[in-house]
Amino acid sequence: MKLSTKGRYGLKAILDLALHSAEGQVTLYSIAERQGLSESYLEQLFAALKKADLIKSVRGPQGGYMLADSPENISVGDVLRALEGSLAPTDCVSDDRYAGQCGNSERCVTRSVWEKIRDGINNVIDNITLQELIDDYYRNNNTMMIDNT
Amino acid sequence: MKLSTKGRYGLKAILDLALHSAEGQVTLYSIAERQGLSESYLEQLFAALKKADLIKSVRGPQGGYMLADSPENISVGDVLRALEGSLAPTDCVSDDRYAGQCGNSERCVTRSVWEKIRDGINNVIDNITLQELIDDYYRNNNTMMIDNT
DNA sequence: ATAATCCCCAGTAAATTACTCGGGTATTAA
DNA sequence: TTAATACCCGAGTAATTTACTGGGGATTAT
Repeated sequence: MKLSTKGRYGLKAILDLALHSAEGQVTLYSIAERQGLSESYLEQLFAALKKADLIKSVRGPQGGYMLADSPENISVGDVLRALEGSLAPTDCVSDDRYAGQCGNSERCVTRSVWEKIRDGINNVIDNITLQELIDDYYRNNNTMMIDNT
Repeated sequence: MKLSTKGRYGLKAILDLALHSAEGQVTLYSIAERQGLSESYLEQLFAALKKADLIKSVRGPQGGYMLADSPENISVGDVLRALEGSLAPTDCVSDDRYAGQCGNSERCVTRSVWEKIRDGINNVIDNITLQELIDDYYRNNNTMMIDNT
């Protein structure tokens, strides 16, 4: 039940993007440098974020990435789901396409447990916006994670 | 962010145990048969449940397992943590010993996100008891999962 | 034209998962 | 006393997933 590096690095990276997007596009290279992440791995993550319409990109020199919407309209849930797929504890309560559904759909006792866990997680992550993380960052003079454990 | 088969099979199995423990011990063999699980794999799961003092065992013929306490005193959280370890989304907010702590302990922006997810999950699973699952089972004429997807 | 930048796909080493297997040891019915 | 039943325990392993790396191509400012 752990998030993968996709979710962890990806949230760090999009927050870094948000923090540096005041003056135009931000390059992957600069995000990778600041956050200590591999640029080529970030490419994969940003491809997923772009596919989910959370970021936009400009190609060519002076190009880079920017948020597709204002930070208060992007939730942590949007980001994590784009990177990790459905944050359900089992496939049988996942809303992903192609996730396995068990033959027992409606009358399974443990299924209701998994549904409650799923809803608990989504309730948390859908109610935190990037703007709130930005505010936290400035308010508490916070940093982001130093190491990538 | 998926539960492993340990958590999924284990919760099924201990619920089966609870449902059949009216008249004394329940053998692993019978649980494995009813739930379509491997007996030797179940041995591993029950070793973990026993180590966490959730079940007791009696050896020899007519032996088997029983709950260590009444079902209303055993939560889904107890079971899942015994089998999966801490249900935290990252090691940095896990309460497991030996889980990696990031150098940045207090001032990390994303860490607060992981803490909220962790607390959301635990709040759900600590407030569902085995007794409630037993009640669900009888009230709705429920079954357990047929297949083990 | 050149170089900076995003884009895309394929491959792969490491880690984790999901088991199986083979031998124990305790208990008890006969 | 013996044999059957069941829990106990640790090692091994195939399959899957994760966490990347690398190579080449498209786009565009200068």
